Amino acid sequence: MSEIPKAYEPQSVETKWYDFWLEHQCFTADPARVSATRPAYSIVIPPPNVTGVLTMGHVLNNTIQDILARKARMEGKEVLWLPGTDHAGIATQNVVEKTLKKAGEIKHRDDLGREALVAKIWEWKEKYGGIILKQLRALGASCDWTRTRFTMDPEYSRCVQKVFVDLYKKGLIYRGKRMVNWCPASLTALSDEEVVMKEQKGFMYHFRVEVVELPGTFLTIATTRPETIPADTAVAVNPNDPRYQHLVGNHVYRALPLDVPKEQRIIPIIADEHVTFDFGTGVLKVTPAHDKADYEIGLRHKLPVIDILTPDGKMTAEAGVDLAGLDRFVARKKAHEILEAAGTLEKAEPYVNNVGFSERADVPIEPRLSEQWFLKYPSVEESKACVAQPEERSAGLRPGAVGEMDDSRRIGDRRSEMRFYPDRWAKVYDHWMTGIQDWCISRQLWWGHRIPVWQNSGEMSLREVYRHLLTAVLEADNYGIENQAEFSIRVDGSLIVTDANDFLGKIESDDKALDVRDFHQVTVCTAHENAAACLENIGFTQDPDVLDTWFSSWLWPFATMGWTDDKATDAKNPTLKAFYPTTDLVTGPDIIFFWVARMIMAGYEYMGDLPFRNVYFTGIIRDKQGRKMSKSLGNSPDPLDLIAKYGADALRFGVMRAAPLGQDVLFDEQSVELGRNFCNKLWNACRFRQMVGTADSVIEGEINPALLTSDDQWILLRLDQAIREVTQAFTEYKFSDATATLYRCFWGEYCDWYVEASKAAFPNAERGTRSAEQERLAVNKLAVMDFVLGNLLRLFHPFLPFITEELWHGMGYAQDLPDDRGGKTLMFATWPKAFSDDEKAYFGLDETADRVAQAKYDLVSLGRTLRRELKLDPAKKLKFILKPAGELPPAEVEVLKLLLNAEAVELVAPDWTPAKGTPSAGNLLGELYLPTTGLIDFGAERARLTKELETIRAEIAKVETKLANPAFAQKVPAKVLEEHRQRLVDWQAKEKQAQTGLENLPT
RNA sequence: GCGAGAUUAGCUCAGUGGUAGAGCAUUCGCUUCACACGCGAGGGGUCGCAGGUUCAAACCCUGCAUCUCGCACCA
Repeated sequence: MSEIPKAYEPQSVETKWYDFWLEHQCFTADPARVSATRPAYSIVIPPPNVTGVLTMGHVLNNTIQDILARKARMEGKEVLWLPGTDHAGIATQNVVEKTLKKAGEIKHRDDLGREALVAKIWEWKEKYGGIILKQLRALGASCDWTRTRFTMDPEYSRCVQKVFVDLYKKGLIYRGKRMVNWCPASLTALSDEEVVMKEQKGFMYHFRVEVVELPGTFLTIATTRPETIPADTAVAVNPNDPRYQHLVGNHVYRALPLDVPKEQRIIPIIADEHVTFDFGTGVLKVTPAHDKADYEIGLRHKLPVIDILTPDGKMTAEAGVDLAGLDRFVARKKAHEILEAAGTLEKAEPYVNNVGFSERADVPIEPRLSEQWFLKYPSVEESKACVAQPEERSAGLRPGAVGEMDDSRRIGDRRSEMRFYPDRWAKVYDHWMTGIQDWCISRQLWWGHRIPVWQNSGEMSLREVYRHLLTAVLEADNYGIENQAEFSIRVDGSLIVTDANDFLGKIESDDKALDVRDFHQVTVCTAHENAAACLENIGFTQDPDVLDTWFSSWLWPFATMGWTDDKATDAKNPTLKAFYPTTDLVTGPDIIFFWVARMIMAGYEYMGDLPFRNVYFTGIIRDKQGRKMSKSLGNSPDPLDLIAKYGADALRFGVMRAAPLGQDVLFDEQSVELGRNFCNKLWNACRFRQMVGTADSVIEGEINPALLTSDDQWILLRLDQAIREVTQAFTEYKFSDATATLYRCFWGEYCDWYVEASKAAFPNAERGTRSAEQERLAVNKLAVMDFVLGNLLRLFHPFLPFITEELWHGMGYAQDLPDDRGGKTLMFATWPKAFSDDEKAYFGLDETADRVAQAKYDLVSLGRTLRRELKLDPAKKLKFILKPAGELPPAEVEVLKLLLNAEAVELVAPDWTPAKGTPSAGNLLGELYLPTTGLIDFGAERARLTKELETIRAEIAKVETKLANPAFAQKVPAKVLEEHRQRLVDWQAKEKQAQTGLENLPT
């Protein structure tokens, strides 16, 4: 730090050190370095959407991960922070399709066709897909970029296929015609988790239908969706409803469509428990094709299903001429008009109900009957049991700290091994796992992992299919026939072949069943490349659907580490061996079901072990009014702008300070400004150290305990306390607590008191030269400063990686350290340790030292207040008189003088009494007087002291009342009783001080 | 409807039985030789409401109110 700018300038420093770290491969994890003395620490990044750009949410999430990773490195762990992106099926395909449409290249994706569109998306991905990962570097993220993964990498895709085939073989994946959530905008099915309920204002329409068997008798039906009337196939009432019981078994004329003759619109009145008496009219129209509950009713009563909606949400011809071709919402209005015109509408009253929306496309979903692939979740029991519930934790049943390994861990062991922070999310997780529903995993998209299932239509016998496949597989040199997960074959849905061995056996046994053909549909599920090609050649067709993106992300913790599902290979995989299970996962609670829960299940199913030990759930970043950040509100600042303006460290520190565990973060640019100010303060504190360092003073000299002043002892104790607090905060993932401690220790203690007090020990123009003794004290003080600053820089490093690295080198602290212990980079310097008892004894650090310094600073504050209240000229150096309560070394008096900005502090004997009217203040260190001359305004000081006296007396009264209570003295623990007595004494002393001070004021 | 969380200074939050705290904001003063991205001194709180337990409650218990978030959902 030869040229030291007055203010810290982050820009050049940040790029310099990031490049340095990359160049020296500081982020690269090497499993070979893992040992008993160098444990592994790993995090996998929640893969951001490949179309994404950095948001404040990413800043929060990734800063936390970086802090954890950097802290772990300083603790001597081998750290893997594994980055990557996911392919985000719907989002990415949408982005590219839109771009192409905008450019006029296509009107519809069919114009390009599947292969060409997918090629375009890949092109787009190569060009823009890495943006967010680049942006993370600006933030300082210490990811191992050499291991960057993408969910559609070839190796990763293989993992997805293998898992699919395995689950298919196990019968957990099945295809079925079900009611699914259909997104009419994206034209695909969605899982339940991708549907959010939103309150919608609409109408409740009451309309009449006539009972066929009893002309003139009408039923009134209430519905919010009159446009679906043409799809009604029954009218249902509760079997116990006395109003309608007698009508069950009769029929009604369906109200729509009107262009169909009445006789063709007859539907039955059925009785079903699902119908509630008191909702609506107690009569329910049953639309099996367009409502989940109605579909169930339809199944129970074997009702026909009439589908009147196209995939994109338009009415079909079956809805009648009036509605056909209309959008579903237009059709609703139209249906209303038709009913009204026909005179069958009784009323339409405003009504608010909850409607399912596609989370991504933000349009109402349609329940739709379609063929989809479903997964019955594996390893549910273990997954449910492994997460510690809050009550277990408070009962002390859980093992301890972060990342702590427990060798007794066993699969199926009922002891929970994973902890959520905050733990209340464990309840949410448990609840979801309890009522878990099968997962709809197919998506009608082109971008993604295509479902590895092929079908024929029966032109070929099973035996022929076998022969072709066998040849294809034997030709493959890379995958042997013994690889059991490669095949699963079903005929008309029944599992015929479970794996390749089975397949061989069947062929050899000359099974007659193998010659079936014609109407038999052969379904082959395989992850084998050659087999896939072979199937294409012999006329099989691959399922057109792709898999839900989460079906690939749920494998993230091990698929990114080179997992193959070949037990022998995986057992030899050094990365998996060293880094799986990962230590921490940092993510948002909004994807607890989408991702976290599913990763846990995949972890147990495929690794036989949980995927991570601790899950930290961040809050949501909001603006300062508490609104979610959104593009449309324009309240979402660009993190890169903030970094350019304030520096990455400032952004990190500001965000971490504002982000308490488990709470949403109300973000305000002011907090980044505060971060910048903090960095600047740190910068200047180090500058000060450099400026007071004399030519002959060494950097980081030995501290001589004999030369420590009370200030030195005090700051060493404060540092010790800070180290304890920060370290503790880490074990609880309380990062905002850690920043608060660091803020207090560095700014409030080191800068405000220690540095200021130290100025008494260093020369300046006015004070002239020092004695040899003073010189020794000053040099020792430099050593203390270096010790404190060196420790603080290390404590700060996970939060402020750039500025601390710059100062670490600039101050020369890296000089004498071994390369792997901070010599090359602060990243690998050791994490500060609190003093042991021996060290405390060696430095003479005890409560007395602490109290003396503290009392000294208190007295300074009292003196400053006195001066201020008397409205004395702030520029004028005043003379103070001090009557010490005990021994007070000259060095201490020098400090008092400096901190009081006094011309002199004159010591007087215990029997000295001030002149009448001398303002005073005091504490256990002694009595401070401020002899005044000239015209002084004592009014303010009198008012202040009077008020203070009142407060003091109120406190005394409180304590006295307590102590006077016989029950108190009897029941209270001795320690508390003693505390109260001491408190009374303290308050009484203060009372006396204030009283004297008041009396001393001239009248 | 079920469940969870929140409610403490103007704002954002610490504080799980024993003297109500921090940062920011605010007021006032200061070109004090590291830093005005700074320094110093202040003001500001019946701890959401009502009961209860206790010698003692912001903290434990009960009820209520308001807000937020999950889950479920009746047309």
